[in-house]
Amino acid sequence: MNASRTARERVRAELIREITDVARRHLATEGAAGLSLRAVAREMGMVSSAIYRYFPSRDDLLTTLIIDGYNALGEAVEHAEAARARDDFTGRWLAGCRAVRDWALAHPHEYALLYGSPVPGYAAPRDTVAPAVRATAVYGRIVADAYRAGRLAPPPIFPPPPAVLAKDAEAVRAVMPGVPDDVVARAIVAWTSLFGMVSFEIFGQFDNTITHRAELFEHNMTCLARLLGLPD
Amino acid sequence: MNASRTARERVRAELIREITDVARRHLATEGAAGLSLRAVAREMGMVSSAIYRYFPSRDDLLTTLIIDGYNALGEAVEHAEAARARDDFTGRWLAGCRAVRDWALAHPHEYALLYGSPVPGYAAPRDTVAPAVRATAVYGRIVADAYRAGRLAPPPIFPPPPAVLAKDAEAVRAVMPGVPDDVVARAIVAWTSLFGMVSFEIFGQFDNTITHRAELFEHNMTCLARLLGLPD
DNA sequence: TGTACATCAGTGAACGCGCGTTCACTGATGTAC
DNA sequence: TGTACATCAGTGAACGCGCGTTCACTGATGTAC
Repeated sequence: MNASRTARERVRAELIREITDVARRHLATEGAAGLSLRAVAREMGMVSSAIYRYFPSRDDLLTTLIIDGYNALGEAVEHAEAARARDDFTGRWLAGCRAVRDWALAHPHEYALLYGSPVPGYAAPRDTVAPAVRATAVYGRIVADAYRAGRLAPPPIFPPPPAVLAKDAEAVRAVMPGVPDDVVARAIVAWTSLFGMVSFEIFGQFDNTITHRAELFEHNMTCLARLLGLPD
Repeated sequence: MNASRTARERVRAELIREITDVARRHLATEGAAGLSLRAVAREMGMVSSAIYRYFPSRDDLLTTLIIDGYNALGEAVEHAEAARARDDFTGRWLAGCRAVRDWALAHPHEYALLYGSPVPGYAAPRDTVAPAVRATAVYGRIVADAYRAGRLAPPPIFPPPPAVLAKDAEAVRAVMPGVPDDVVARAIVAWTSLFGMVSFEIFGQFDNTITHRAELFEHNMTCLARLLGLPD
């Protein structure tokens, strides 16, 4: 009855997991545009049409990969950040940054899927929004916590943001409650810079130039911490 | 003789230009992975094999597009920067930043080709290296000029770079002669941040969050100028 | 100036491949009485 | 506990498509004497 129904459903869930695993591996060798249902089916020893019992279309498989990717990255960031003392704000920031970089290095094609060029012809559905925010939310909490604790003292060398940005700052404050506009603006600089740095490394912009990438990353993230106003 | 030879060659050059133009337009609708020689030939009213008179393979066409892209971006940055007074270092930096963003907004798929996820199965040949450096070289000149003029005073809030980065700094100094290591390191932060910012905007990371993108960009680039140590 | 030859552009057919998706079907697994 | 029926997983063939690249070819355009 219920037990047997769940038995069937368990097999089903297991197969869905296996399909996404194979697809993820294909992503890593062929890229998002080259991800093919037929190739996945072939590797699973299934006929290509059998995949349609589990995913209604190729785009749905892609969506699942994207959601899984955001969740994996978010989880990695959450774990790394959680291991630091709550009042070690700089440590929390650096741990989060390293988690992003490490995850990207370990899963370059998934990173490309999330933060690289959009896949042509694919439009991400709403389901991807919530997982996408996970990593950002961790980051926002660090900034907000530091600010609330009075440990965030942005150096006065940075100009105040123009008034027109107040609306956008309001939206960003969803993950960063209670933080003033100028800090929000600088938080965006730091956050985008982190991904700029990781993307340059993952996408090959540092090839033939930068060799000590971990050290450069560490240094840059420390500079960004100062820009944010985090303590030494 | 020579006149007629150049006549034929002129037609040839014109056709090469036309093919790349069509290819560029296809890039903008299908993305790099979807760029197809057959589609280009079709649009040109040619049979697909005729393209091979002009490009030995699809990858060569891609390479041409990449080189053209880097050159177009480099030229845009050069022009924008050249329009500023030589001693207006902050203005030169901001003009260069805006040129990058404007070009990327006008040519999002070409930008993706240059700074987005690598095209699977495509390896960029050496010919792309020199054009790729063009925009960076402009930027390096600004930093070096400002430093030489004594107008670059990095605020002391940033930590010194670790010694191990000296070798990499040496390589970067090829476009930034005479600049000390700590400034080189921060220059890399600013440069990667610029592209992080542009990539976030072009690749859709700001969707549903940031609406005043030009203003945010302006503010962030100004913050980065301060991080570099450029004057107000 | 005219003729014989070489070069080049473009054709059309073919090779061999892969793709997403649909559909009627066979069996096996579960459900209800 | 046994039987009739419903649900679901997976098959295999097919549709219609597009791709990069090769190759022998026809004509036109240029070159050399």
